Amino acid sequence: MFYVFHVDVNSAYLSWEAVYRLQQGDSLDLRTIPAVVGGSEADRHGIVLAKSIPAKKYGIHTGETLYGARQKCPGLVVVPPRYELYIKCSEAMVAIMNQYVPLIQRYSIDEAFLHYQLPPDMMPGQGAEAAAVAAARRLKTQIRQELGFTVNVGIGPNKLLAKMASEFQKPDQVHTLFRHEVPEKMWPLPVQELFFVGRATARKLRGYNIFSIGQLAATDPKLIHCWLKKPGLLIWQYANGLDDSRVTDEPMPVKSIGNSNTLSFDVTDRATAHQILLALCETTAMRLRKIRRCAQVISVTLRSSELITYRHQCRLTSPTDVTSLLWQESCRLFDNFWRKEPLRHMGVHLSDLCSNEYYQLSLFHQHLEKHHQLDRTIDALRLRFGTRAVFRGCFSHSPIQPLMGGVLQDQEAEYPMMVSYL
DNA sequence: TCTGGGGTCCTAGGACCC
DNA sequence: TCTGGGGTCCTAGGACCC
Repeated sequence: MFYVFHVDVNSAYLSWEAVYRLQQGDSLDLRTIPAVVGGSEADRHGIVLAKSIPAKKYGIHTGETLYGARQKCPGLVVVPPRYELYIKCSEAMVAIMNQYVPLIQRYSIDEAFLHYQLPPDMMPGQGAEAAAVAAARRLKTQIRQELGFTVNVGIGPNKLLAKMASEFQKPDQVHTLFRHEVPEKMWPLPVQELFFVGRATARKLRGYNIFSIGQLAATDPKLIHCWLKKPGLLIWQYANGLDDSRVTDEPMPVKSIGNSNTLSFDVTDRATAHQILLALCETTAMRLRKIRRCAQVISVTLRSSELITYRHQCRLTSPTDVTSLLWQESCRLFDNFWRKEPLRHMGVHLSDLCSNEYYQLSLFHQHLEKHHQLDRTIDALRLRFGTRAVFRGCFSHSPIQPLMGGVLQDQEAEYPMMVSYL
């Protein structure tokens, strides 16, 4: 007999930033004023990454532009993100959770599922529920006292209901959503608050006169399937509180990796675009080699200054992890489909990954051997001396960063996604 | 100086094969 | 010479999550 806990850090980036600043001697607590963590507007990354509860009261939401957020709240305080700090905060929280349960599934940097096993002599019922709530309260309090930030803990019989419960009133709360509480606590909620019901699905459901989670739960699943195909069945199950996915700490196999970047200036010429593709291929291929995979499909994504996004992909003649080969392919794709308009964003993604073992053993690719050697050597140098230790000559007198996208670090956190489609 | 970056999964439609 | 049908592979696009 077990329950699932879902732990969710309240306003994660903003809370962590606030705690850090207080520790550094700042007297102002960002959580108590309208404040957001936001990207750099000069670099055209100006969106809200996290908001304080007072900022939320102005109608500011995550993902909107800082420009828009300031319109809603002229005195808004904006602070830049500090990802290394957030990773440390996340690690510290998981260390505390480990004192409570042995099985933890990290779902994102600020969310985790815990498998809470009841003592073998305890039968399901009010005693068991009370025991779970008491444990969750202790966990929540310990995190607050030792780390200085607050979390919500949702308790349920499965991951879905635990996650829904953690979304109830915030901050610093423990909520339950046991099966017998579903009609009272979950069914009256608007349908878009159900996990996996986004804006598009909510709009469609409203078109069918379904406004609440309870209405969705009471609809014939055949009908939902007809309207929304496979995801429809999933959300119908969720609406009924059904989810049999397990809490697991086994990492999910990586299906694809990629890096993309909104550029600080619009790109209008082919040579610059090719150089940016190289900077993106460098990081993406480095990550690919780190997980010992080769890619069989490569795709290039472009976003125009008018914010039109399009993507083209192709299958490689043979799997590879060689930076220069991936770059070559990305340039070929780019030349074939770029519509010649100014570009504000470019990306390179690799998918259909396979093991690199055969490839490494292959002696047929002797002419590739020097590429392998080169990549391996560069990877090792960057690991030892930092990612900026080695870069290609073409970047030396260029405004373009030689490596674009996520920087590899030893402690780089990888968070497996929830198994959404069962 | 107004719109990020990392993913997963599903579906439709075309090409191609038998 | 009046155009079935199943299956696979591939690509583009969309939806969702944090």
